[in-house]
Amino acid sequence: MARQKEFDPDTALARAVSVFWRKGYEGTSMKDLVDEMGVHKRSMYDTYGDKRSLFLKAVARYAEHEEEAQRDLVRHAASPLHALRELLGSSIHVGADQPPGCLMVNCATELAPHDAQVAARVREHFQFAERLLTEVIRAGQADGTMRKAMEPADAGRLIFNMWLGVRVQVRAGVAKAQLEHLVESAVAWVT
Amino acid sequence: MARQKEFDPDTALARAVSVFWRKGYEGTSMKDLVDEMGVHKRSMYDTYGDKRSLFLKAVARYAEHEEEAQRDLVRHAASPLHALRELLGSSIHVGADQPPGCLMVNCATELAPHDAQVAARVREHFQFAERLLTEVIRAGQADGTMRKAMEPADAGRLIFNMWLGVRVQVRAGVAKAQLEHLVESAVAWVT
DNA sequence: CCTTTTCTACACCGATCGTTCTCAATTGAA
DNA sequence: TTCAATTGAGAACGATCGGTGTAGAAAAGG
Repeated sequence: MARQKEFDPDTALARAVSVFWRKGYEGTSMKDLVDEMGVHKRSMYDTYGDKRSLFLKAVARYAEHEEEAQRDLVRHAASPLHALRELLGSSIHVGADQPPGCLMVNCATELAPHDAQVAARVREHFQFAERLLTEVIRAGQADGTMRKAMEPADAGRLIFNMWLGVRVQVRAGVAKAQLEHLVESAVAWVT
Repeated sequence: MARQKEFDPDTALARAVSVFWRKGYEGTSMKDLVDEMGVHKRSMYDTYGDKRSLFLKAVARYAEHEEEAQRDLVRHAASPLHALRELLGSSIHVGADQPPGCLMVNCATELAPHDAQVAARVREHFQFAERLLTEVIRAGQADGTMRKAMEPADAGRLIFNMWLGVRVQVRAGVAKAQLEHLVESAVAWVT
């Protein structure tokens, strides 16, 4: 039929995620995307549509990957307690290649109030993490490593809410040691 | 000397706060500001400097007012427990005139990673609230209404972190009732 | 080979960006 | 009253914004 693409759409989309994550939606120009994705402007419009469409695809990719990573982390954790610690810690100990904070939290603060579609995806992502944490705590209570002073659902909501706070503080540049201590306090509270 | 201003610089600055709070820094154009502040473009540059300078002044005004309001709220609260509840609740129960969420949290996610000046002010504001909460908890432990299971400083950090989470969720459009329940769980935990 | 499709490259679109300039009107101090 | 200063209204600046139109190169199927 015809010529094939000279770039991998998913790899390029991963680069777009990184750009939006660092600079935000309004702070990112199409030129920024072209430069960092290594894809020609015309090919971008042909492949992803306009800026907003590309952003939504980037957000979807981020959310899916993040949710899968969280699920895997819990699955392979040595125990519910380890899972809890590692989930919260994953927002603090990020590689130098990864921007600080969380793209979904950035979406919540920048776009959610005036973009229903983004807001809905953000809340879906939040609910996913909340439920995952609830399950982890339920398992921890079952194996006796966590206190049963609170309903798993309530504790899950509380811990998830703290996780959001951690992501904000990471983005704000608060010292890692301080946040590690914070996470330890949170973990100590459920045990 | 000369003619006097026909607008109140502080009132106009308060309007600028509202605009930046709703739309973010990059999402706000000078036209937006002119329209909503009711001040001529030329007068804006003469009075506040360029966009970034105006933004910094707006952030400073917001932070100062917010900190004063929090201090007053604690001062006039019926008890440390009431103070705690009202502080967290103040992020949930906002008037229709006030944008959802918190300008400083928005600053943290949008600008802090690449604007050291903003980041510093954000962390200062965060520390203020953290210390205020610590004092409230210390007082609550002293009068016997709060458990002494944790150091006031640690509990303060934990509660403050949850407060950040609440502000993110408010911005994301999570239902008020859910957040009220969350705050009640947090309060119940320290008592 | 030829045809057909889709790629990349690049110029170009009108609109808007932040910012500055001009200019007349207005005001308070000398 | 005269002068100096600063206001508000609006035009205009170059740069960049998001988005397209055009054209030729490249690659697959026949």
